[in-house]
Order: sequence, then C-alpha cells, then structure tokens
Amino acid sequence: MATSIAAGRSNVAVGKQKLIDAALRLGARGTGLDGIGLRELAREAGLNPTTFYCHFDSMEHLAQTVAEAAAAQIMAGIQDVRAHVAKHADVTRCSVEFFLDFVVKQPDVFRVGLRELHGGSPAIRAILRRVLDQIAEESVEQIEHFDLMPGADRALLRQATGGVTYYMFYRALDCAERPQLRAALADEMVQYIRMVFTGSRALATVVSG
Amino acid sequence: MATSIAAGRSNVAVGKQKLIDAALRLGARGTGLDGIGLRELAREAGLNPTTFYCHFDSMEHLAQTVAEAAAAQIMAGIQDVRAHVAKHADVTRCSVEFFLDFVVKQPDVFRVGLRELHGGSPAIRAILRRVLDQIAEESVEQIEHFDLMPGADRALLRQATGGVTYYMFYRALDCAERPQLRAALADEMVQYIRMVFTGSRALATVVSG
DNA sequence: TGTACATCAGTGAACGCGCGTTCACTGATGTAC
DNA sequence: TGTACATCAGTGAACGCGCGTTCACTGATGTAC
Repeated sequence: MATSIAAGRSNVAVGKQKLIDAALRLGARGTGLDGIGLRELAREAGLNPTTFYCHFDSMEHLAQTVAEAAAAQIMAGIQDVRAHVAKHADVTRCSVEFFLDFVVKQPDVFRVGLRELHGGSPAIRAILRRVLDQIAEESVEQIEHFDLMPGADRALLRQATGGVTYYMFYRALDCAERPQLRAALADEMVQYIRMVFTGSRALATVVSG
Repeated sequence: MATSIAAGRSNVAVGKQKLIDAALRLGARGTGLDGIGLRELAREAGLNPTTFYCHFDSMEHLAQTVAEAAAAQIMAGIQDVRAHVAKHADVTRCSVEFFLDFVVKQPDVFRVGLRELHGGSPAIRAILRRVLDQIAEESVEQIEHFDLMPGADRALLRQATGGVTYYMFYRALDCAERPQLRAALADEMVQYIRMVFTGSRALATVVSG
C-alpha cells in the first residue's frame, strides 16, 4: 500500500486527523466523547496508544477539538443549506430538505453534536450551544434579508428561530438513525415550522398592529 | 446512629435504593449513567462493591432501572402540574410555573432524563422517549378535555404539543443549572408556547374553515 | 548535487493502578415447631 | 416462650486484566552548507 509510507514530516497532522475521525466514529457509535478510552481510540485510529500524546495533552483536550470540528462541520453544512435555499420559492420546504440531505450524509457529526450539547463537559456544551444560537440568529437575519416576515417583531422572531432550530436538530436525529422515516419526518418538520412562524406573525400583529 | 443497625432482612431493598440514588447523583454530576464505575457507585452509595451484585446483574441493568425510576418521577411530577393547572385561568402560564417548580426541586432527575434521552443505550433512550411522547399525548387530551382549542385539528395539535414538550424539557434544563434565570426563562417559555398554539389554531382554520 | 544535522510523528516495552468479578463468609431477621 | 433453621443484604480478600502514562527509541522528511 502506498499509504503505508505514511510516516514522517510530510504527514503532519495526518495522525491527529485520524484520532479526531476515530473519536467521531466512536462517539457516534457509543455514548459520547467521554467514555472513549485512549487505547480504544488509538485502536480505532490504527495508531500506537502513545501517539496520542504527540497531538493532545489529555482526553478533555481531544474531546474539545472534536467538538469544535463537529461545530465547524455543522456550521458549514448550514451555510450550504442557506446558499441553496436562496434560489427557491418555498423556503421552508427547501431548508428542511437540504438540511435532511446534510444530516443523512453526516450522521455521525450530528449524533455527536447533539449528544455533547446535553451530555458533555460545560466547555464542550458551550461550543455546541453556540452553534445552535448562531444558526438561530442567522435565520433571523435571513428572514429579514429576504423580507419573508414583513413587519415581524424581532425578539419574537428570534424566539421562533431558536425553538425551530432546536426542533430541527432534535428531529433530524431520528432521520440520521432511521433514514426510511425521512419523507414523513420532512412533512412533519415543514408543518411544525409553518405553525411556529404563523403564530409568530399572528402574535406580532396582536401586539403591534 | 440508629441507622447503623441497617442490615438484615428488615432493610430489604434499602441498599438497592441507595444504589439507584447514588447513580442518579453521579449521572447528574458527570456525563450520564454510562461511565459510572461499579466501585465508584458503591463508594457513593456507601456500600461494599460486591453488594451491587445482590441487586443487579450488570451496569446496564442498573442504568435501565435508574432510567425507569427517573421516567416515573417525571411522569408523577407532570401529573402534579396538571392537577394544579386545572384550577387556574391562565393554563399556559400556570403550567410553565409549576413545571419549573418541579424542575428546580428535582434537577438531578431532569438532567439524567434529558441526557439519557440523547445519549443512553437504545433501550434506555426508548424509556425516556416514551415519557415525552406520553406527556405530549396527554397534553392533547387535556386541551380537548378543557376545550382550550375549539375546532383544532388533532394531528396538528399533537405536533404542537410534541414540539412544545420537547422545548419545555430542553429549556428547563437551563433552569435546573442556573435557577437565577428562571423568571426570564418562564416568560420566554410562555411566549413560545402561545406562539406555537396560535399558529396551530391559525393553520387549522386555513385548512378546515 | 551530496552530506550532516534537526525535527517530529509514530513505536513498543514497561510501570503501577483501579477496575469488574469471584468466592466463602457474617450476622440480623423471619419462620417453624 | 424458647430453640433451631432458612433467608439474604452486606462483607472483605483475592484474581486477572486493561487502562493511562513514561520512557528511550526509530526513521522519514526538511534544511543548511
């Protein structure tokens, strides 16, 4: 194998990436990033256990790096969804479908991300929470930019996107685990999202108009 | 100490309860029920490690028992909330406040419950998922019983209660961890819930009326 | 171009430790006579 | 009421094992001259 020459300086960070990937796989398969053993991780990555110390100080350090990698991948995926959505008429439907495409393609990232959102150490939870907050914030900006909810109250809108963001992630997890549910799930998601934004518009009208 | 006589037959299941309580404490403090060691658990419970085997076959068995206990406590708490709510005019506000009372009083149960909902083994996740499903279902029944949403579409209502239930649990976790946020959180929760049900009513009208 | 040196990802043996699990045992209580 | 026996939660010593971590080492690549 050509890749067996993989040693030495030209492969800077190859081993590090292997460890991160292995942690994502084990974290998605098992119960989260905690509980992964150093030797178990090295085994999964195909490396000597001691190689771990070439790249990380501790398991907590590794977990944080993995959480940041997952956060970055999720943000990138969402940007991708937004880019596609801009061209279509039915923004809700389109967002849901592209979002589910992404989740089905990267189930491990999602599983680990959602798990660490609830179960990780405070530092790691903060990383994932920031992702959801940012997505909710950007959703508000997108809605305002395309003038999808004219005259809507911004605070109310932010609450709606916050609730919807969390809802989408949580429901998407079902899709990552049982892809055959996808069609039904997409319909449900679209309906729920419409419900929330319809309510947001109605309440804003009651309050301000 | 009188309790130091605690040995022998009259104390049936006292040790078992100690182990369950210890697991709840450790699970809430740390990263979930997995990752709790048998000796760590025994230490926390103040028992000899080998006593564990008097009551449980395995850690998985213990975790399942703990999850069921948490599920039962959550269901009982919710029944309590419903009982109080029935007497009040503002159902939403009242539900949220009593729900948060309960969460603040039993933060460990909530923390463990939500963690295992996302992070536990499939069997354990199923136990907690059933709790949320049942709460959402009973919410629909309550709304219908008190005729709070006359003419609402049942499927749409079920989606609304499902989303709201999950939202309440997820937001309540913040409250369990930082009780000083409670007042602001309660307002947000009330507003979001109104938003969802307002939307549900509006959509039902569009479709059927 | 060739040689000597520095760098650094990865190796493999070895360590001490805490783990899960087993076993034979204890001793307080309940039960039968 | 008193005695003998059964039950069973809890004990403590002992086991083998895999863990995290250390250490001196290797060897491919990049760099200086």
